[in-house]
Amino acid sequence: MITSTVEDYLKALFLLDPNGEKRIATGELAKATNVTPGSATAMIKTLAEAGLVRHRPHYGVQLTTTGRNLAVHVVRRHRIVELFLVQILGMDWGEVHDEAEKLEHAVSNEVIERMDALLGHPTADPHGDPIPNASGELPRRSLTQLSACNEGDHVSVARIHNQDTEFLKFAEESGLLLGAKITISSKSDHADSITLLSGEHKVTLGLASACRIEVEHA
Amino acid sequence: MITSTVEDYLKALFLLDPNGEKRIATGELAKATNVTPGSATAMIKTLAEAGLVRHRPHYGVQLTTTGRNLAVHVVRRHRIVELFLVQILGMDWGEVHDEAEKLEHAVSNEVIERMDALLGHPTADPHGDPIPNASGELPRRSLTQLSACNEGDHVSVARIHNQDTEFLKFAEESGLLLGAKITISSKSDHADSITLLSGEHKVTLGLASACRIEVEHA
DNA sequence: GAGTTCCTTTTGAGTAATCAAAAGTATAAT
DNA sequence: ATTATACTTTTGATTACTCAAAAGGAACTC
Repeated sequence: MITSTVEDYLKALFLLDPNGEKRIATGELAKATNVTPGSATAMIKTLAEAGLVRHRPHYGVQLTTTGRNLAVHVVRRHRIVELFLVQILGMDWGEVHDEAEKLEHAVSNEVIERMDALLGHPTADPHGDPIPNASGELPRRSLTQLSACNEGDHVSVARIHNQDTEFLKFAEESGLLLGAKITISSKSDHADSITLLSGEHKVTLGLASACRIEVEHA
Repeated sequence: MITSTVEDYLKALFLLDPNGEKRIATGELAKATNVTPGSATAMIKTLAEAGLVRHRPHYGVQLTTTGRNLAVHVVRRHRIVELFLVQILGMDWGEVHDEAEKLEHAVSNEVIERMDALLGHPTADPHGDPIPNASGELPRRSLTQLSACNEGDHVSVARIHNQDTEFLKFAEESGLLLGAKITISSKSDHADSITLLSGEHKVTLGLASACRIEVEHA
């Protein structure tokens, strides 16, 4: 049986490499799942025996097709639940991540499909993360990292990779909600920062943070 | 930390004795939680050490105030989730029990309170089971077992104790939905059965089943 | 090519739960 | 009062995880 722990490891592998092109180091997986490296090694062995990952010692680990398929459905459940919590229950986008982290292992397919229908078959969650469809396909959008934008660009906020409650609160207060139309007013690689206008807000971000925000050109 | 297994045992004890007046036998608890008697004994020991139950070997077990309080909130979560699945997601009342069985351990207080508000602070779930309020108090209704009704009584269906999907399907098809107005057309203690009229349906039930249906006198 | 460093794996031990089967206790029956 | 029955408890083993710390492997430096 697939335990919720196994689901968490699979999900972590998927999020570390959504396209299945890299090999993931044990330590990387351990960090993503908040366990010690030894625990990750043990779990990798279990996953490999179950045919959910491929593993070569001291080299790396990668999801198999079966593993990826399971993972993508965990992600689907997570993101639909998140959107549901925001749209139907009116929760704050900053607090739904942790909640969804638990619910993703408890909701049945039936419930997810009903939520999906109620929400109108959405393609992105409250942070702009794409929601895989029932067959496990990810919708594709061509987004740009905010950090890669140039002075004068007019773009709209499409995705925020940081799940940290505090960062999301800051983003909200700075008018960087999903869909917000912004203009890049200046960018300096030397100062490692980018300044933008969002409505009447003038915000300056370090490029490290700007990397975690993706935008869509108008 | 209170694991979901512990929650299940506490809930079982609460449901076996909602008023905290009986002592529960180990075997009874084992049956209710679907484990072997030995497992129940082991868990009782754990619960007693955590101060959640009182236990005297070979005598019986009973929830403490702390234990009962935890249990009643698990029941609250379960019933609100059930009602939510039926009312908001449009699921069938026969299939929500198993779903809620998993979700009751995963939903936070925050989510429950939001569901509760969305549902208009309901006092009963889709089977007529009372929903404890946020302080853990059970709403009181004076209901009668259908098996105790007499020929000619006009009553309405208020609660169905059987969580079995098949039985609920049968009840639904027989017009025994919550709130349905029925008339007792005959009752025979010898034949161990009761016959009633629900709209155009004429239904005969064994008294064993009739015990599990509670009604309200008009 | 030897050494150092960094990462991974192994080892040993612990927790929370489970079961099957042996051993023990209380009640009821003769 | 002894015995039988019925239930409860104990025992020993298993599963699915976890961690800390020891041991091992790969790669970079000099």
